[in-house]
Amino acid sequence: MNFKSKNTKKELNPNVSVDCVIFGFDLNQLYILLIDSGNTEDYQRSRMAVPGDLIYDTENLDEAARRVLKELTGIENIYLEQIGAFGDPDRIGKKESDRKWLESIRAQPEARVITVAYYSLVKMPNFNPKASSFAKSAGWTAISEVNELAFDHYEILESALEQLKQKIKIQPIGFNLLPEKFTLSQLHKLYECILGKDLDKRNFRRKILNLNILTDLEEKQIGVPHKPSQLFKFNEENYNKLSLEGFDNFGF
Amino acid sequence: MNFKSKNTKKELNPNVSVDCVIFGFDLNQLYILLIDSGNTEDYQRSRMAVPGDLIYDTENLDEAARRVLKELTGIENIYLEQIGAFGDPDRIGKKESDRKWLESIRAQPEARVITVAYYSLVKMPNFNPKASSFAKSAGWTAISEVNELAFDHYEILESALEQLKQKIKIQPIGFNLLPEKFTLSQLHKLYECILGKDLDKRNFRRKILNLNILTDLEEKQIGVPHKPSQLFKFNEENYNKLSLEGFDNFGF
DNA sequence: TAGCTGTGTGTCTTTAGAACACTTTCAAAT
DNA sequence: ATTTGAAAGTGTTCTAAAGACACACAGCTA
Repeated sequence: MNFKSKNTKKELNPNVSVDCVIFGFDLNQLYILLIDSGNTEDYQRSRMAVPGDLIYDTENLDEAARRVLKELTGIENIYLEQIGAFGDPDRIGKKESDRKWLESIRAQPEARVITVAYYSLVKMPNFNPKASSFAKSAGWTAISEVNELAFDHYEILESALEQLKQKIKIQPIGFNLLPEKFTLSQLHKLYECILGKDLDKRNFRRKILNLNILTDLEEKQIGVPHKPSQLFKFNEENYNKLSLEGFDNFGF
Repeated sequence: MNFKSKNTKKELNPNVSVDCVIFGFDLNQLYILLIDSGNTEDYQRSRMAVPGDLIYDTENLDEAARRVLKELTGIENIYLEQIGAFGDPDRIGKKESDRKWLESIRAQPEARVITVAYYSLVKMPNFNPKASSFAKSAGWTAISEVNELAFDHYEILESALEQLKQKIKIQPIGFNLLPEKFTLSQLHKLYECILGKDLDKRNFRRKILNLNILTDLEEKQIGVPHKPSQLFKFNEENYNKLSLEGFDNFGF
């Protein structure tokens, strides 16, 4: 049964899933939250996967993504954005290990599944991921160490990173990855990690400060073995004002 | 039957469709190709829709979109880009007229359908749309005259336009909407239509010419009742070179 | 108290955007 | 033949932002 009339009871749609690329930042590098298919006796990187699930026929796509995030991390109200749909006919059946895993968790492991991919940004230290019902473990992996993933998840990760790169140039969504109080150096480092290149310190600071979306907390780091840094927080009010005016940056 | 093992014969997946926002440009304004549900005795704008179809379980999403485009316009190899997935549980069942139409064309009109939306850019004069098997008529409508569409297609159109706006600032995809030979004024007008605002003529010309992606055909318009304009064509080679280097425009 | 480490700061040069008005060429109308 | 209308084509100045670049400071630790 895979059709529904409206208001039918909760039922998984066997043809559509959501997958969430969850980014975190430890003030040093970017991480992504991966789950393990759990076949531990024969460990392979290729069985690490991005969390996801089939959708219910009563929820919309964003809701489905938020549900997956909540089940896995317990956190709600986090930054979430759709990447797009991935629908190769054999996207989930190419590798033997993928097929085995599906057989263990899906009622119809042979069904063709289109997935709608999302990425989200979370404050890493705020929580520890819980393993979900169909994954033996879940944990943070540094982006730089991700080589291969189950299904087409590596491709999804690449799209997520690409979209994040584009987006962060236009909207200061990076704040979702930082603690409430942060230093300019941390923000600077975050931009460098996401964009994958060095940025001039002075130019970066000037540019960010000119946006007027940071509030100086007039408070310093303590206990650091060097000159303590000024702490800032994100100024939502000014940001919203700025967003309304639009901050287009290119051209015409 | 909506599951498949690989290599099953062609079968429509009742839960996933593609919809294509097809843009055209008549050197004066932007158009979009719409089909009519054909219930002509009670004409309403809200039964105009963007062409689309359920996908076959043997094709990927891009292929499905190209199939729809080909069936409707007979044209292949046109510019196509995914917008994203739209999946409100009742996205296709909100309006009475929508439900009626579905009953007439779908085997399972009550099925929940997620759609993957695309937009494409075509050279309008190159073809006249053919009505598809499930639409009584198909034709170009000026964007400015589109008010309401079937299902959630108006929302899809808005997303398509937004994405086109962003994209055209970064990549000169506008050429897909123009004839092989075109004038700078036509290109200028196209940018104004897409971005929805006036652009300074001299600044626009300078900017475009500096990109070095136009070849001056050393040929003029003939028969126009004013100073004839220089004709240009798109220089694919230089464009590809430029793309490789990347033409990021914002910041960091 | 010396050394290490990351913080914080200003100027100059170069590039690109924005604003702005008049002359030219052709066809059509008189 | 002359006039008229319509769009094409063309440069300069001003302003804003990007890019490149180097040294003194504050706090901790050994």
